[in-house]
Amino acid sequence: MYSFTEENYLKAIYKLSYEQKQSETSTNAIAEELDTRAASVTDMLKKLAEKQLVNYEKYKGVSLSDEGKSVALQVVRKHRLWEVFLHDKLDFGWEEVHEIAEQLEHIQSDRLINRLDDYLGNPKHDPHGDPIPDKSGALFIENYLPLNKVASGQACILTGVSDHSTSFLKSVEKWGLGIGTCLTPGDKNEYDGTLEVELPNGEKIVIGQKSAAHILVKI
Amino acid sequence: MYSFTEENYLKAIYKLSYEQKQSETSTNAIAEELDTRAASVTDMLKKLAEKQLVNYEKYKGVSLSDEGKSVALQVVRKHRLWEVFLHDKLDFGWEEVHEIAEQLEHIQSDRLINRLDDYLGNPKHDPHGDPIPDKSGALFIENYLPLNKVASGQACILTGVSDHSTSFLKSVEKWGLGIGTCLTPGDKNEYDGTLEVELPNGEKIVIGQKSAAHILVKI
DNA sequence: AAATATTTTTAGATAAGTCTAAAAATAATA
DNA sequence: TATTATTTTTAGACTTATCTAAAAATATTT
Repeated sequence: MYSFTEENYLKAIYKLSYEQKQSETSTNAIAEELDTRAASVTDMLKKLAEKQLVNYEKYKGVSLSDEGKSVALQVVRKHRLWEVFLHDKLDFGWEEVHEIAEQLEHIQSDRLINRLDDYLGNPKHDPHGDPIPDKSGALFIENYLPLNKVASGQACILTGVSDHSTSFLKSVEKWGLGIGTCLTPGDKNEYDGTLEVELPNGEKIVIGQKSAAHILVKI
Repeated sequence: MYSFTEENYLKAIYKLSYEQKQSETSTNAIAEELDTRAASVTDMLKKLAEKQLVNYEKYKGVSLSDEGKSVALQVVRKHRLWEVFLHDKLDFGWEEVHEIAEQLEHIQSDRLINRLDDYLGNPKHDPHGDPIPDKSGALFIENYLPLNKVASGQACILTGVSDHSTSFLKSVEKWGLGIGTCLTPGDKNEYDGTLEVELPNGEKIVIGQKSAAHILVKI
């Protein structure tokens, strides 16, 4: 149906407009996200606009059309379901699944992805805690809080991370944290921004401001 | 490492030289196998020769180099392991698995395929009975007999099929046959070539010459 | 508002893979 | 062996996706 490249562009636009909480996205942002040049992005945006997958006006930024958004959500669905497969069934760590899922997300077969969904028990979240769109592309977005916004002493549950980089995920793992871990933030060092966090076993760890901002929790 | 297209060419050359039991393969045969034009094949053969993946001399046919054969066998390994996954875990019929595996076979990750292999219990054959190369590309080739060569009254076990077309596989299924079914060929109609076959439950079915030639058995 | 900086787009080139039509080589037949 | 038929290769064009360098538009500063 659509090429790998087209799918990657649509996914990137979806991701950026979601992160920036605005539908319009810039050429440069897409180029950076896809590790390519702005000129290449302009070329592709013209093609996507031709196919009515995006709303694009020269120099004015770009946004997904309904069809484009639907395609992007299907790719996200496939990506996250494959991540669950890799993590739950093949025992890959959460820092390893992303890269392989980048390839698997482009496999074309509705029957395959729906059976995989059932086989995995219709999971609602991927190994990083991100929600998985259903067959129709519907996405249930929960409003998680970054740990650095939680009041001291307020116990909460780790529900996800907003940075999927290997280095960050590895350090989260080293601290013994994972989805579902109960956390209680304690003292915050106003000078260097570090935060003390108490774990269920009573152990106390110290994490930096940047990490605290990328650990998502619910109360 | 290698592109989808390169992998498909190498796999096609491997398949043809295996089927024809000779290492040299013709341009036209490859074109037909890949549903493309002879001119395109010539172009690609030059590139593959450049990369030392094939031994190619103008007008003289082509054969795989050691490296080319190794790549082809890894693709075959991936294809067949994914077929087992689709069949055993996701419950796809044996006539459905080939098409999806054609896509999955190009996913690049040694770690993935080796874990998948373990997860599936290191199967020795795919759902059609074809042998699966091991990590190192070694293939244990059993010498199966087509059913039409088996003597009347000689009981045997269905071990594979040498045609993977949907129409053939569907009719095999309709007869109630599958890998492991015990078959006893009976009378052969010399006029129209049909063969009577007795099943374990005593039922007798009649199959055509062409089908009998594509059902592989061991005694 | 004018000058400068940044972002975005155009123009033209490149690489991978494919195609058609025609030429060259090989194989088959009279 | 000469002629015909088939197979294979070349030549040149097309598509998709990319790039660099330069031009145009928009934003930011002074």
